[in-house]
Amino acid sequence: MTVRVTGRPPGRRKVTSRAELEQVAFDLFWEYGFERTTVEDIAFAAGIGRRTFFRYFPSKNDVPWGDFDGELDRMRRQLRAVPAEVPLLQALRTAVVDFNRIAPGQLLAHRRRMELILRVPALQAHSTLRYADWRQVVAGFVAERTGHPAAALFPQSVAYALLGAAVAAYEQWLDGGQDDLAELLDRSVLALAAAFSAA
Amino acid sequence: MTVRVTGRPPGRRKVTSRAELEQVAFDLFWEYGFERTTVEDIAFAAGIGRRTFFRYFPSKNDVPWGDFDGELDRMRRQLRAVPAEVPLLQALRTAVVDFNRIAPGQLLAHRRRMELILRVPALQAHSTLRYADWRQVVAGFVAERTGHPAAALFPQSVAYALLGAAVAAYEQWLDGGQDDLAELLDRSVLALAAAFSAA
DNA sequence: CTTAATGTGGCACTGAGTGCCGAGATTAGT
DNA sequence: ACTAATCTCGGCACTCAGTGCCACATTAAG
Repeated sequence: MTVRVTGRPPGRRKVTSRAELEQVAFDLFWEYGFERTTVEDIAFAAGIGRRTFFRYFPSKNDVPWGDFDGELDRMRRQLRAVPAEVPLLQALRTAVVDFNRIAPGQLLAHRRRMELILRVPALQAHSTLRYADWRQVVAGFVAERTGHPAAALFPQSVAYALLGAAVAAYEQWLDGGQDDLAELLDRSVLALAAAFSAA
Repeated sequence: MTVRVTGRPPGRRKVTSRAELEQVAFDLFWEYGFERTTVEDIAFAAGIGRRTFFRYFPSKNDVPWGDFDGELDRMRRQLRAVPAEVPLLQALRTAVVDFNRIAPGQLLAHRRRMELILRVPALQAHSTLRYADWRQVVAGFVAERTGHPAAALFPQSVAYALLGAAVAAYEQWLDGGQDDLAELLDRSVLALAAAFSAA
């Protein structure tokens, strides 16, 4: 077996990238709305064939998600780095807040992205499928901490609840009453603590 | 203006009902799977036109939901009937458990229904849209109790979390390790209490 | 019988997503 | 160079969900 050192792989080069395609699509979504932008519109604007679009994104619904899998990796690493002394709840609070820390320059883009994901019905529905992976990251961490299997009720329940808190916070953020996303996320998790502590 | 006392409205009678159509569809889903059953298949099996199917259900995804809106009304009434002395958390626990109390004769049907809703990706995605109403019922109750607006962070966050707990419990139930749905639901809510109480 | 109200379902269309396949592009090896 | 191997591209044709339009059927009431 030959080891490839520097070389690019053989074969025709990709004609575009997910990021570029995403940018083109976002512009169209912003101008005409998600529903009224067809895949053909996006492909045409990007100068590729409709068929090729589906080689970059499995569906139109996946466009707003950017490199979500990469973000999940980041979150996994961050969670692994949390010292064992940190209590579970605090670790989760920090994780949610950190995961959603956005560079100031990308705030507007992120807001638009989340507006699509959480407000367009088709995308709102689709989000459940993408967020499943997020939940599994959280459930895995909780499982590690508590000794439960990741698929057990406790980790799953906590993961679902935490996701819920995060989404609720995002919706407030999008509604515009409060600009500080990090604070909203934190308050949302603390709201659960308040509501569910009187066992 | 004439008051209609007993009479049926004029016009052609409906040729079937949601319930009957649902039954026909369920049989097909069970035999061939949800994805491989087309709307045309259902319509044909029910002896109606494809176009007519969409007068009974807004989408194929809505078939498994039965009379969910009616169920929500029931839940609303139950929550309204909860005495003010009952603490919030306990009221929510009871509400979730009661809402999902199924007559023994319909257990199998309910299981299959939930298997569809929670395991078929398209339906899992769609569930987010249907469960939004459920969340609003819960949020409304929490808002009433706490004096927050229903759209505020606290009620929304609690509603999201409670839904999450319920879904997590259902997944365990479907996985089959534990048959007692009510107990799973209760334990799931208590899991949140345990995880989020260490504020 | 006429009228008004209501349900039915065929037709044609849009748009997402997919399998197939030939054509284009690029690298490594001779 | 030439060739083989390896990718990517994108057209074509197809399936299926969902929708607007519209003619037609059915029924209660005057």
